[in-house]
Amino acid sequence: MKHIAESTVRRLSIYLRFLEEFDARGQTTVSSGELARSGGTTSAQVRKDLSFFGSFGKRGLGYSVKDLTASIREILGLEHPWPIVIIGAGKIGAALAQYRGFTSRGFHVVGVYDSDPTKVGTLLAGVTVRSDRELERDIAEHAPHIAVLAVPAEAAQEMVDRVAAAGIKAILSFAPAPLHAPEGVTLRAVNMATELEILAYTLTNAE
Amino acid sequence: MKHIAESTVRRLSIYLRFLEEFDARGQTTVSSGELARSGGTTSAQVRKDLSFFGSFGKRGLGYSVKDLTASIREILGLEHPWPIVIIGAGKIGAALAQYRGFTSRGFHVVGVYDSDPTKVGTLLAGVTVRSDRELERDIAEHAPHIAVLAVPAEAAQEMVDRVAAAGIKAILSFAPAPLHAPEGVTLRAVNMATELEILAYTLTNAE
DNA sequence: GCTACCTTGTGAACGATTTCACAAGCACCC
DNA sequence: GGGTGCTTGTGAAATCGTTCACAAGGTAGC
Repeated sequence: MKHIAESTVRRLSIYLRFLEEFDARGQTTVSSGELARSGGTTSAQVRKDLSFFGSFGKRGLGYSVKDLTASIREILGLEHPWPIVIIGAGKIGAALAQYRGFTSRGFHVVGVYDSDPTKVGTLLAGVTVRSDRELERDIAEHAPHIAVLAVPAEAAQEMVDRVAAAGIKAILSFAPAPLHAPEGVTLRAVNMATELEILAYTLTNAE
Repeated sequence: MKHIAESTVRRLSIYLRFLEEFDARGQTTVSSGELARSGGTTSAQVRKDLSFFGSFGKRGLGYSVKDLTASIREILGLEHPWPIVIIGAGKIGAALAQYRGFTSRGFHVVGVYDSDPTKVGTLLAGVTVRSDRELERDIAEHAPHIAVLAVPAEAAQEMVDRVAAAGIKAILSFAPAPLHAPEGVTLRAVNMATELEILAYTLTNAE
């Protein structure tokens, strides 16, 4: 398959959200224009995004909400659940563990880890926090593919290396530190300070 | 000033982080190549990014770490502190209120708000949670420019409208809902589920 | 079955961003 | 002071992503 831009994948995820809304409202069919208006883009963009993966609509009619939902879920790889582990049981880790947006989309938290002995053993959103010493063994056993990092900046790179060595294939980091993932491991970093700084720039340089 | 791409501003924020690291290590001078290697980009990209704003380096030598740090801080508008308010004192709001990445960069939490009476009056990272009914009055009085939204999806759009009407100029939303900001208000949305879905796509379609 | 109408799918044009490549400038050494 | 080596700053080229515009294909009505 030709390489697909990240912006396209991001929009697919957004379309999926709207399709679920349309479905909940009982709408059975949707046009690229409707989808575009909800998602703040253009109808041509919607059609182009979808065209990379096939043709899902009926000319003159639009897209079947149910069929397109299923198709996008399949494109994104969401037909089967994804076990994830959360590393770090601090405030952010705890917030993520109980975040409904994850579980509702097929991401199941199968483990939460922390190095702080006072946190180990406590219950977080139905999962017992385990010691980070169990990490390697557990990953080997349950083979989760995705790790979510919510550890302090200082510990982040070491954790990336550890989970990567243990077999994790993708990492979503919330640590405020620039990280480098080994070959073959995908890393995405959400840096909340950077987001605020972009806003600060926009406010400062608004015309 | 010519329009600057968001990707450029995002990278400036990243360079700033590395510059602070270099400074902490006592390095006084840095080349575009070094900065690029740390930040996962190319030296040409670094130079091009900076060239939009002026010329900060010395040929043959590189950039003064201190001077470039100051210049980027000024470009981003970080020479003065930014008061921010956090809306929503749930798990995510609480995590954000105590997040050190914010305060260390000059973003000061001046208020946390919630509509739940059992949360109002509790202490969060040194700030007392206030009722959302005080929101308009407080914003008028203290004029924070940025609001961080950590409310449920259902309440998010209404909150965007309220804080915008009250005078907020930029919003960073963590609500898992697509939002629309009124004219003149900048809105950035971080959707953690979307980030995971991009990872799922990558894993599913890895070659 | 024919017509009118609507919406998709997509090549081509456009615009934006990144990469390339090199002249210009500066420091250091002899 | 002239030569050497290194790094910046920047037009030009290449690449990537978005928008345009329209032919093709389908529905619905008569």
